[in-house]
This record gives sequence, structure tokens and C-alpha cells, in this order.
Amino acid sequence: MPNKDQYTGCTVSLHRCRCFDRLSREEHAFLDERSVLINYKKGEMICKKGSFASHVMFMEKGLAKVFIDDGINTLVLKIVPSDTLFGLSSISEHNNTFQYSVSAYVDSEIRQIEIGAFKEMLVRNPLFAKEVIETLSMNSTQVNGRFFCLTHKQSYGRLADILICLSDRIFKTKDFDLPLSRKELAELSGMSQETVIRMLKKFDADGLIGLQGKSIQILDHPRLKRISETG
Amino acid sequence: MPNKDQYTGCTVSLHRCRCFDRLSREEHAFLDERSVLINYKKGEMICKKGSFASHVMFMEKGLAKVFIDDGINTLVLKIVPSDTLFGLSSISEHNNTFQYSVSAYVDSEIRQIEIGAFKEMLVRNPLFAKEVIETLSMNSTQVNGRFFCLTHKQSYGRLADILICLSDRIFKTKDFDLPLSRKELAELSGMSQETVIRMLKKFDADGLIGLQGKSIQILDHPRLKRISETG
DNA sequence: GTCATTTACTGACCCAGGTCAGTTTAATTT
DNA sequence: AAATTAAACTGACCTGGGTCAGTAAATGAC
Repeated sequence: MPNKDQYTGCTVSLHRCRCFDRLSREEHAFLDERSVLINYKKGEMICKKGSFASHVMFMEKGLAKVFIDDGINTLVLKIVPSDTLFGLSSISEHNNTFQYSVSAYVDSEIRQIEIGAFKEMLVRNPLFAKEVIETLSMNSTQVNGRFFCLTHKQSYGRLADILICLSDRIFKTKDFDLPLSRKELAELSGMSQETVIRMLKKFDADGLIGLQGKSIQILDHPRLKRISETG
Repeated sequence: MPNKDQYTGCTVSLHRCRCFDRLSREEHAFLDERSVLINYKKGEMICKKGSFASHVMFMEKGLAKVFIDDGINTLVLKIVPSDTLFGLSSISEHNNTFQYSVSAYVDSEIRQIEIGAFKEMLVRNPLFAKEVIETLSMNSTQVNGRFFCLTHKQSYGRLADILICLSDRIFKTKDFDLPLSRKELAELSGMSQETVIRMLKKFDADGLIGLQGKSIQILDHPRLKRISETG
């Protein structure tokens, strides 16, 4: 077999954190009592990089982007779909602030788990800790693949990646209404708004996708895949 | 205070893993007995992405690059200096292979710790696990900063970053002999060999650095820093 | 409904930096 | 020291995709 590793700019890991499966009924209750459920509206900021991290978060239902920025440019690290634990980077003792910002793509329901309780659970239940380690490690691998892709693939490939990712992993259908603006799609694939628009039109003209405003359908998945792979 | 976050393409975290400080004498001995010490020569492969991960590693002395590649392009995720734990991404149960490759920049001495023993320790000693989580989390933050930088800064800024990083964090002197070729410096700053050479020459001509072959001295640290920040 | 504002789109321009094809210098080998 | 090979460097060329300056369409406000 060939040793060609393929990376994608995909933003969502297939990994689901199993840490809560490791908890006893009491432990589960312990965390539950130290959690609150918050609703966010589309576009709302869920947490801001640099602010005090008083909790880790669990996306009950919704979709959000995890990103860092310098005031001018934005880099989307990953997307958080339903049933995902996030904000783990703030477990660190010496860095009790969020290491990234998160904002809602759509109306979202998020459970905040008090960080002290979460940390206590790490020490109380080693299997829980082990799953958290697993999740952190899978996250890194995911982000690294995306890192490779954004630095070494060209734009067509990156856009194809994102379209495939949206279809396969996020909406799980070939035909979906994009809750993102072109601008957001652009920062997701690491390029300018204008380029995204031009390339979407190109894909549409070439019969790879169907495009009517926010509604996108994947018409030629294999060819899209090939574009993603070849650049 | 302004809310402008600065990211650098820096490859080395200042974080040192304190997990071993959490071990009792016996636990220390336990891991020691399940470790081996291996020497690698400059340029030698320390581990290959995709191969079975039978151990985590500790850099006793040396310098190595952690990278992923697709056969054509290489992306250096980070540099591993002395006294650093690495290869943690292979702790995962469901992914018992290395998630990246590592190769030695200079002759290096590396302790391999049998992964079963390491995982056992994670469960046996929760404070140990907590420190490992901390390290994973710091690693991510570090790589994310680099990610931002390589995707959003231009080449001069990235090269300035790397030079500052080499001087401040790796060699800890303003005057050092680079153990890397221009090609390696290029992949470190995410650009082509030719561009690195041209820019080094430019920095030299502008009096920012002194350049004689492999020997580099940082002459104008503040200005270099400014270049790193602005472009 | 009309107006205002945001989002989507188009075209023209341009330049950072990659690629290619060399030459020069340094490091190894014999 | 001559011969190879690899690394460092130079110049010419070219293009992917960013930026800017608009227009068109969609969405929301009143």
C-alpha cells in the first residue's frame, strides 16, 4: 500500500468523548449538580479567548466555531457539533483562561460544567481522566490535519474539503441549507470571501455542486473528493 | 489595554511537563524499569507516523522536529528540545499508532517509556494524569498559535518568528550555529528554500542579523520582533 | 409598502512568493 | 588535491489568490 497520507481541512472530528460513560451514577449526579444549561442565539459569543475559564462546556444541541484571531484575521480551529465536549484547553492550572473563542453558528444549547468539579472528577476517577486525555489527543490530531491542509493545499482543495466535511460530518445529507455566510465559509477554508464565491460558482458551473443562495447540494462527491486530494 | 493577540510561529513551548514530579519513589522506579534509553544520530528518524506506538518518549538531550507530511510537503508541528515529553498523542486506546513523525536535528538521547506502563500510571496516579492533561493542553495552545501564524502572517514575519524562537528558546544565545539546513529552516517557517535564503540575506543586509553560513547572530532583536508582529 | 443595511456577487488589478533552471561554494570522498 | 556530491545562492518568470471598488440581491426595519 502506498504511504501517501491524506489530510483534510475538515473541521469536525468523528471522535465523541466517552468520558461521561465512565462515571458512576453518583459521579454523574455530582457533575450534573455543578452544571448549568445556557442558550445562545445564532452569532452569539459563547466564550472569549483570554477571559477567565470557569467551566468546560458540552454542546447539547447546536453548532459553533472554535477560533482564534488577532483582530484582523480569524482562524477557525474546529467546529463543535452536538454532543461534543469542548473548552478543555482551560483545564490547565497555570492558564486559567480560555485559549480560544467560541461563537454560535446556530441557536445552541450548551451545558457549562463548573471547572473545579470537572478537575476534581479527573482526580477522583482515573478512567474519566483517561478518556479526557484521549479526547485531547484526538483533538490535536484533528487540528493538525487541518493545519497541514490550510498551509499546503490550494484553495480549490480546501473548499472541496470543507464542502465534503459539511455534507458528510455535519449535516449528514447531500442537500443542506448553509447556516453560514460566505464570509464565514471563507474563514473556515482559510481564504478570502471573494475567492470562496468565485470557487463556489465554478464548482456550480462544473456540476460538482448545486448552488442556490444558502442552499447547497453535493452533486459529484467523488470528483469533489478528488479535488480535495489533488489540491 | 488593547485586545490584540499576538501569535508567533514559534516551535517550542516554554512549558515543561511536571508529571514525573508527581510520582512517588516506587512509581518512579516502576516507569524506570519499563524504559529504555536510545541514541539517535543527526537526521535519524525517531518515530514514523502511522507505525505502532509502543511507547511515549522523553528527550533527555538533543533536538528533534515533530512533523507530518504527505510525501511532497512537510509541516513541522513543533520542535522538541531537551527535557521534554513527547509522543503523547499515541496514548489513545483507539489509535495505537503515532500521529506524527519525529526526526533528530542533532544527535539525541531519548528515553522510551513503555506505553502500557505509562497508561497504567495514568490510572494509578491521578495527579500524574492531571499533569499529562496539562501538557497536552499546553501543546495544543502552542501549536494553535503556530497554526495561526503560518496561515495568516507573511513570510518575513514568519522567518523573524523562527529566528527569535531559535535564539530565545532553543539556543538561548544571540549567537548560534544553526544545526539545520536552509531547507529545514524553510519547512520550519512554512515557505520555500529559495525564499528563506533571500530573506535571510535581506535581514543580513538590513543589519537585523549577522549571517555567515550556518552561523547566525541576532543583531537587532527589537526590530526583528516588530517584523514578527507586523508582517 | 419604502428605505436601510447587510450579504452576495463581479471585474480589474497586482504582488508575494513559488517554481525552475541555473551557478557558486562548501563538505566529503577517494 | 582532484573528483563528487550536496548545500547555498541567484535570477527570471509566472500565477494563485488577495485587495479594492464597485453593483445586485436579499434581508430586516419602520
